[in-house]
Amino acid sequence: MHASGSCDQCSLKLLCLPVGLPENDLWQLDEIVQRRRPITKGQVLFRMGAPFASVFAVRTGSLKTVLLSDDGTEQVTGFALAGELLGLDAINEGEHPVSAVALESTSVCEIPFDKLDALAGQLPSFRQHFMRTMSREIASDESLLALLGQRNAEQRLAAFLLSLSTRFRARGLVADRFSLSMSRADIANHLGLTQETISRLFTQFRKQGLIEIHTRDLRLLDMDSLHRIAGIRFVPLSQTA
Amino acid sequence: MHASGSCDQCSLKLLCLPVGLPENDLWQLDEIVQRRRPITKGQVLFRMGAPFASVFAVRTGSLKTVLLSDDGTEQVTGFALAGELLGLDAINEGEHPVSAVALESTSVCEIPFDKLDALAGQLPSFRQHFMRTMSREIASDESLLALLGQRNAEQRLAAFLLSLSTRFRARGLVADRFSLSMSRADIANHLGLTQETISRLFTQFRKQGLIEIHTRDLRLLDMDSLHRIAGIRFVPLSQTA
DNA sequence: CGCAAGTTCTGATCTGGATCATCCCATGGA
DNA sequence: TCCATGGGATGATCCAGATCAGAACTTGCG
Repeated sequence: MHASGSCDQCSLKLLCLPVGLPENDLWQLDEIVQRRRPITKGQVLFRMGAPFASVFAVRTGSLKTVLLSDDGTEQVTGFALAGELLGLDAINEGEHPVSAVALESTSVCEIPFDKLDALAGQLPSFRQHFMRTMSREIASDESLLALLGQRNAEQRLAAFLLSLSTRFRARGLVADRFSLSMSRADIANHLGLTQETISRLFTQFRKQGLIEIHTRDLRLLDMDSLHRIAGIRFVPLSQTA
Repeated sequence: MHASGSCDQCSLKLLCLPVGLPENDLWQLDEIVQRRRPITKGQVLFRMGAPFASVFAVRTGSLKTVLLSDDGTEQVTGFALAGELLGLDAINEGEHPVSAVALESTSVCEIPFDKLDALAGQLPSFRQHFMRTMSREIASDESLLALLGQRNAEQRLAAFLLSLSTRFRARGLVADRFSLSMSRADIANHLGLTQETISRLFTQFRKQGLIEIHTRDLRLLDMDSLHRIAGIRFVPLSQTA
């Protein structure tokens, strides 16, 4: 417990669960948060079907969440960046409906759900923040649904890149230059496309002068055009109201 | 207020918010629920962008939720049947990210969110039920994402029909015979297809002896085959753990 | 009842992105 | 340093479902 750092010292306290807490109640969250040793690329944080007991907050690194169907097809339902919560979809059934896989070296905080719930009972502002977080996840999924239901490949990728950009900015990082921790195949799967299509689109965007990309190092050169292509505002998961 | 019936008498109390409450606390929910006069087909319960103040529970009838993008394209993000909640996606932003439109004559209960939150503070079982409801919504959206991302037209429609079937059964109705309150266009949009494709698939399913359909009166004749076609278990929104 | 407007069905054609097939490149381990 | 391996790029072809165009129902209203 408290292996490294406290919520109070955490650089993510303005994005993560501490947002819901007044400064002088923060210790109560710290009390129940368990810091885990980092997991490496490809390792599974929790597996689909595993019993649910805790939600996780990403401290550093990133993960993908993957839903595996009966017939073996996979859907990457999302990517989790630092400050984001994982496992909110498991509260109802009591088991995880998706697996979470690290995309790079990643460390997480574990928050036992029964403790979290108890805290939600005591502290209205924490409860409200947690509900807002769940609500944001629903709204974000709806927006992704619209992306998959109505947009072509070009629009989907543009929207995805802009969404990542916004999420990085919310983390205090530059919005126009970042590294993709996920493969082309992961992006493709997430957007309901194939890796070939993603590859071709990156090439196309590069030729159009919209981006610069070397393997996974990405630079957005013309965000206005990307916005115009995307057509819709792809509400990013991490956007704070 | 209490214009008609109370939660205690409501036939949906085993599906809806009362699930979270012990019998002797039910009056507290009743106290805050407002029953509204019915709205007719095509009327809007709340409009995208409108300020959020209440969640709604469907008492009778059904609605679709529609996300309208900047460029005018629409995505039907879901359908709400009796006993289901609407507006959970609006808690975070404080305004509705989708519009809710009645598909037939529909009546709803309105639950002011501040009162709901206060009740969640007082009554752990209610709070937990509400969180499970939000969690189910997230898991259900993820499952729909997998449907749009990985499945062909035939599989999507089969999964959709089975999902409706399961939801009707949960309401104590027969699972193999029901009426579609939404148009072919609504179904198509929801599944990321066109109405022509839906129409053709209904014809195909009929010829294959899987269904019987007269306009909107549907009968599922071979649910096993439909399941085989769907390939995945399309977790229905209303499935109670 | 009878007409108009909306909804559903069906056919013909087209096309965006999947699929299949290589090839190339970056990375890391022996 | 070299090779092995997984990721990424690119070309050729194909096809599921979109689009376009009407015809046939169904519904509701004057």
